[in-house]
Amino acid sequence: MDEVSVERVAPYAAADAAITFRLVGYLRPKLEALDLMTLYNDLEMPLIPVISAIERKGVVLDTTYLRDLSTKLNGMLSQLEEDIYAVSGQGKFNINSPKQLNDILFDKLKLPTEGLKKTTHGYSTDANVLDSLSGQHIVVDKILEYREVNKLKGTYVDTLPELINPHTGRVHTSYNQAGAATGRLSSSNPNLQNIPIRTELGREVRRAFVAAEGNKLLSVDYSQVELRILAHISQDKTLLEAFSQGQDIHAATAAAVNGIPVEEVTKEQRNFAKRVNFGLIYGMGAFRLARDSKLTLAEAQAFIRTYFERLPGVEKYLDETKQAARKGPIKTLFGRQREFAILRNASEGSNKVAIQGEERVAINMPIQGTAADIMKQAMLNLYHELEKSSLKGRMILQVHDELVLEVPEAEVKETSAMVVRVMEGAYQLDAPLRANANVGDNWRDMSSV
DNA sequence: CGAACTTGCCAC
DNA sequence: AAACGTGGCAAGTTCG
Ligand SMILES: Nc1nc2c(ncn2[C@H]2C[C@H](O)[C@@H](COP(=O)(O)OP(=O)(O)OP(=O)(O)O)O2)c(=O)[nH]1
Ligand SMILES: [Mn+2]
Ligand SMILES: [Mn+2]
Repeated sequence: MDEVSVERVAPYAAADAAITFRLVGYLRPKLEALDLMTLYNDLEMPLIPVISAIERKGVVLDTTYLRDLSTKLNGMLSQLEEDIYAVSGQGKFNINSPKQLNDILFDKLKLPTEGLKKTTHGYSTDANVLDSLSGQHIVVDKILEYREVNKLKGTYVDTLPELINPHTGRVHTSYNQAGAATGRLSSSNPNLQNIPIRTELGREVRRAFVAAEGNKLLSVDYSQVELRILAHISQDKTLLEAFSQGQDIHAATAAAVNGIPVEEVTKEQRNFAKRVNFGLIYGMGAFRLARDSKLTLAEAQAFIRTYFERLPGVEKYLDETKQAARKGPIKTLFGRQREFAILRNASEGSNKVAIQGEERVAINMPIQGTAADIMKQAMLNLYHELEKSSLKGRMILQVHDELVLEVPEAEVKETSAMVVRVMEGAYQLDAPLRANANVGDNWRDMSSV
């Protein structure tokens, strides 16, 4: 675009606007009919300049650090490749090719394929399958490690520095405000909503996101956000009571899964318990739970039974939502809505798999969507509070229920208090919103404010 | 040859 | 192949 003269671009740009404008006559009556004008006028429209400001501000990367990290990963990859070829004893092959990997693992090395997950062509070699084959052959663990390192290097370490804008010296993501079906934002070019955090090596990538000179990164993240929204919407007595007592449900689930006291739950265990909590709520089965955890199938079945026995209000809400989705659109607390065509048209002969699949989509939408609504409201409120104050800190990233700001060192305390207050006050829930603030020189090494 | 699809995996 | 959901990206393979 910047290679074409203004004279030639002008008519194109004008047509862009003029033709889009014609959509108003078609779309506005629809918004009015669906009662969406308030959401549109008071939230989505005013949020546009907020998102635009975040994109234009961008974030600083420690490129020196990333270069060193790349070198380190290169060394690891060379060693892993060498090891993989040696122990598989079949000479060189492309480890990244599922086809060739299938051939090596299941044909040449004769690893057991009984009950193994299949893909369109051969047997799956995803991390879960390889985990189950770990111990059968030493190459399996090597491949898993190779996958992790190769992913980090290819997707983040070598790619992010290329996307630094030479004019600003910062990386500028692009947020899609109207892409996700639930109302969430998404991020691309690069996606800054999926920066690694789970593994030690992955956190090395996060370390490369730094504050500009004289500043700190301030990260504020909602506590157990979708669980609180679920408690509010379902009015489940147990869940509401738990939150009123300040309980940590993720930690409690971690304790139950591992059969340990809540005080002994590690970060990793709590993190895994998140997936259990949201997985079960949104329809995970015993097979998957058993496979992902260390539980047997019978234990997983019992766990799920007990889980919902303790949360009868949640179970009732989930059932009611599945039924409601057959009669009309499902809505978030802000009125955002989504239709479920398969459920609307469900009849005797309908595809059961498709119906159950869409039921899971339907029960997720109002919860995830409400979380997205709330975060959008918080971003809008915070933007204006920051503007009208004399504080210089500004938002630089949104990661669904987390805001990252770049803040002058001297203003961290005051800004943090403001962000927490605005985020917690964005919407009144019966399980009140809570947000945790952390600060640091980079996005990895942070401590509680 | 590039587009479209597949497989796998990172985050919330 | 599984009864968590929402995304985006890289590499390989197949399609046209
Ligand atoms: N369905 C589903 N939703 C998830 C998953 N992971 C995260 N989410 C959604 C629900 C969470 O409330 C929300 C924000 O993710 P967080 O990692 O911040 O977790 P959460 O806020 O629940 O706990 P926290 O107190 O921040 O550690 O994103 C998942 O594995 N499955
Ligand atoms: Mn959170
Ligand atoms: Mn979060």
